[in-house]
Amino acid sequence: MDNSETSRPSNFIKDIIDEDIRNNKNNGQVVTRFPPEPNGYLHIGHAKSICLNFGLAAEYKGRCHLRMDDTNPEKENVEYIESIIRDVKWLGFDWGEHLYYASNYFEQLYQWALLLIKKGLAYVCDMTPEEVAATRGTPTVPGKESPGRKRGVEENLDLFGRMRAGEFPDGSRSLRARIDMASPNMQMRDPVLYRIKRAEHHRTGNAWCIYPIYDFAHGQSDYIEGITHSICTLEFEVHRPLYDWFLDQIAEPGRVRPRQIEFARLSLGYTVMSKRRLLELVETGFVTGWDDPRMPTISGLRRRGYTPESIRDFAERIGVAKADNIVDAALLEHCLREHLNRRAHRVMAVLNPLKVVIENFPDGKTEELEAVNNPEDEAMGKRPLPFTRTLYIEQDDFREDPPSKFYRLSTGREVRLKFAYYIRCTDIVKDSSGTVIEVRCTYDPETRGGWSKDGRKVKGTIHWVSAEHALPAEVRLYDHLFTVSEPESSKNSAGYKTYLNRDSLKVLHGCRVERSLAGAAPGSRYQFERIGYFCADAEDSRPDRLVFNRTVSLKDSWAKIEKKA
RNA sequence: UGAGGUGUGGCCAAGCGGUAAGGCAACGGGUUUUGGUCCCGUGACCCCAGGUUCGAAUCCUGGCACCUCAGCCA
Repeated sequence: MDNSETSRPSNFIKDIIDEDIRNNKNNGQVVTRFPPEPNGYLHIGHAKSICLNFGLAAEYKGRCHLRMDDTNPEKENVEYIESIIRDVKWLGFDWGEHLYYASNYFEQLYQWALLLIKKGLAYVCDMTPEEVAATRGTPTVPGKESPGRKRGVEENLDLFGRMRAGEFPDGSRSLRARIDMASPNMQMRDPVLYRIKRAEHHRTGNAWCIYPIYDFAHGQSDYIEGITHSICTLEFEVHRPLYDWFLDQIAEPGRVRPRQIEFARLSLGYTVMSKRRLLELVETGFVTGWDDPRMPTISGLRRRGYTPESIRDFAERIGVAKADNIVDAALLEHCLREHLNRRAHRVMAVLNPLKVVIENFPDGKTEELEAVNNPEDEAMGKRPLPFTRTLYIEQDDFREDPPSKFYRLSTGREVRLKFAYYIRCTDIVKDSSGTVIEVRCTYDPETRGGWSKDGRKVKGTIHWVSAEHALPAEVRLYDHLFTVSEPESSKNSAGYKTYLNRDSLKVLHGCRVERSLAGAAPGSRYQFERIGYFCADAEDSRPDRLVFNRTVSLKDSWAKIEKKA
């Protein structure tokens, strides 16, 4: 049984829900929702919210809706809707029949607007957006009342009807709530409910030229759907009094009344998380698209090779609280390594090949050896591995002048070729510039499989491929998008773009991978022994033209030792 | 000088008056045909100052710091 996903830690939201259940509020039901605006692709921050909302619903045997918060047609489109649906599904969540759109509620919202007008709680304002802003006041200075505030019900009804009918130009009027222009909470200073906007909506087409604002749509949508716990991020905390104010006007006794609960959004080190900034990276071409493997988007992580399980585990481990936070990117990487360690097929790949000739191995001979597919799981079996006179090893695994503690190959030294033989370096060949281009070795036939009968030990074990059998491959190495952990921090006053990591992508062309990778399916994941976890790129890899993405490297304690020295 | 929030080890985060969980990172050590995995070990008096109490990270008072709000975005 996978314990990591069944025993979840507690958090303040669960405390609230537990309390509600104790009080039999909403008959003990729990209904949540994930309400993205389809104006961009989902990112790891959304994943936190998705896991939270769907997770709570599952845990409390309730349900979770997927709702497109599509009240602003200018910024939204179907491409985004489709990507959201794909990403939430990929993460492993199921909303059943409960896919909704705020735009489905436009008529109901309009009726509620009429209700507010009739109650004298909403009015048509004739000011432009600029005028509204200019009269809103400041946190310490009360705003000025709009002239429209004094209008009678009949006139407001007439004007609002004509707004809907398209009699007024965009931005010339708005419907506003009549609350309190002197409220210390800026959100309560007669907030706009409807704006005139002649934009074709991706679902309602041209049926409307007025669209409700977030505050007038969200809580009501929750109410319509019977949401019990409406979970959102901290910046909406100051909107809660308004959320409740609208419900006060429309809620009927006996019906589920949603409660808004706010938690701290996720920030991750060495990246940015706002859709605006991610969009900017896409549009300026710094990345190849929303699914660029360097992006913190769900689609980017997927293409990079992340698994849904590892992302869910991550969401679990970071917890849910109200304190602002920036999570260490190493935690995400840890979750991925932990998941893949147990299930990734091991394979040998040489990223930077160095030719090795085994002088005492017959030319033209091929010997089939046996390799373990995953030492963590015997059931994954073994595979044959061809061994020949000419091999490739990693350039990093040979040093002409080995530093102390370096126990890989060097002149006169012996190492083990994983699953093959002990080899000893006898000589090296250099080119005119003095670079080592070939290593001459002898092998010990008595060490077949990598064991020595005489009990002799070797310090190092390195990976290799047979030159004759290896397949060429392109390998893409990714690094953080930014050079600093907090590109948006006020301390980094130069602006986040200054910290873009120009070396976040490094493409290697002459890589050599073992024969068994022939025909690797796009998207398939492997561990390249001693290097890291890789996946065949879902877009660019072909069975006969392999392209691999490095998802995450293995931990490398040698690199640490070397760095210290 | 308004309102709403938040402050527990490098990063997250439990704790809900009884004497500081856990994870990641870091650093030691052991095992190892991946310098991987795995195993063992190492760190906090809880923003500050008072107060209540036999006893406070948890309660009270007063400070300080940081975040959010002045879109007809969400």
